[in-house]
Amino acid sequence: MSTSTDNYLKAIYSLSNTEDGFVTTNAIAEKLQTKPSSATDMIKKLDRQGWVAYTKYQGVTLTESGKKIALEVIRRHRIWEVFLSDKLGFAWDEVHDLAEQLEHVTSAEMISRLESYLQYPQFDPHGDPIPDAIGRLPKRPKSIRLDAFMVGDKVRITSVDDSSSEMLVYLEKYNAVPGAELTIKKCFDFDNSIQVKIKSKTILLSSKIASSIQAEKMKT
Amino acid sequence: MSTSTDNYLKAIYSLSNTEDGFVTTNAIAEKLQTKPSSATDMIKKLDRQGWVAYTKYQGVTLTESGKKIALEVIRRHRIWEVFLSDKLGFAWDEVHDLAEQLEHVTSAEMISRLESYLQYPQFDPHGDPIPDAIGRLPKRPKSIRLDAFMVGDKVRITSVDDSSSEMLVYLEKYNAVPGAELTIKKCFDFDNSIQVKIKSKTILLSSKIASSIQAEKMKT
DNA sequence: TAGTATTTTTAGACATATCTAAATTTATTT
DNA sequence: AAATAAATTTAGATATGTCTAAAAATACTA
Repeated sequence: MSTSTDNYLKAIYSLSNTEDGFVTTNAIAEKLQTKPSSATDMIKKLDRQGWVAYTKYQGVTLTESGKKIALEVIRRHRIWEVFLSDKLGFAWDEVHDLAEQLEHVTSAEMISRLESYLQYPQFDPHGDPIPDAIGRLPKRPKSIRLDAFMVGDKVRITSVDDSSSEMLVYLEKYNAVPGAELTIKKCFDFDNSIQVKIKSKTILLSSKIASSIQAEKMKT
Repeated sequence: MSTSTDNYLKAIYSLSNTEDGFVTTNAIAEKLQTKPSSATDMIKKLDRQGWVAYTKYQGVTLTESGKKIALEVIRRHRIWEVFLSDKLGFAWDEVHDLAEQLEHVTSAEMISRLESYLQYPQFDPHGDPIPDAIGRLPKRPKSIRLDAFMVGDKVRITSVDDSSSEMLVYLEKYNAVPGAELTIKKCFDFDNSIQVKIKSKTILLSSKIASSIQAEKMKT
């Protein structure tokens, strides 16, 4: 189990929400900032080791054991994120990169103790669910992308995509964090941007941002 | 800067207390549980990169920059040890191996915050000094090996060698931890073992153990 | 000091993970 | 359906860090 293996399985897991369940070589390569040829090499290795099922020119799916490993890596990553945020006071745009390194320290015992020390957090600072020791994800209010709501809807943010720390800084400035409540004011069809009201301030969210935020509809 | 580089520089630093200051290839290989030929290869690379000065068949010494790196690794290692012990409740024989992995996460900012969170500890759980952010080691009472004292001396343990967790378990059982006070009762010349009184219990320490404990003489 | 033993280095090989460039397969057009 | 475009794979190379076996240098000893 190498760092590289960890990263590939985690990437494949997070890209698995496709129609057929297959994840393409290019998607993996892009996610991991590497070349498609490198991804192919690695995928073949993961296949031989039983972590993924690979069909040439079609893509990969995680096996049960591969999924288990991916969830362990994600668990470690998110628990470390909570630690860095809650205990060391890092801003939420800073925790991802550090957790990216800490997640490769593989001691189930240490992670369990850390989880207990943090009082069993269920979600990381971006609102992503933390798998428990046997890979179960906590239930979360049914959420959809912010750009899928209708004008007039009152919603509560459940999570935001953590892949761009620049965007996180921007979002925090407007208090667009998990738990925040907002109202959809307008939808602009020409560029899919939306106008929302949050804490009495009205701001414009680009299509890219709106699709990076997940929220639940509030009972009115 | 790889994990391997970290480990070699750390090993060389800890082996540098020789007469001439040179550390031999074999010593490094043994410390890192690898083969002398591997150590030679790596040493040549470290030399090319400017971390050590290498003379064939003689050994290596750390350069100033190499020493700086080594102290950074040691700093990270020991601060993590304190965290694992103080905050996560790991026993002192368990922290070394975990810190061995955590020490390779290289973020000066994170370590500084962790240090602050732990309230600036000066020594790790085994009594070893923690370098500050610019590599300065805290002053420590003048300590010598336990087997160098005389019968009748009252001494206080300052540190114990942390390389064998089995020994640490044994020592903890008899409260032979940093800070503990004891009296040298007898010295057996035939095997260099010593008898000491600690917390009203008299125990026998083998030569190996006695030489793994550092202590300071107490004013009587 | 010559001979033996030990330490250290070299030569050549291997595994991991990556890359570039070229070949192949699949998808899309016209 | 043929031609073109895009995605994917292969072939061959590179860098890192390790190993075994053999050669070279140093240290010990008789």
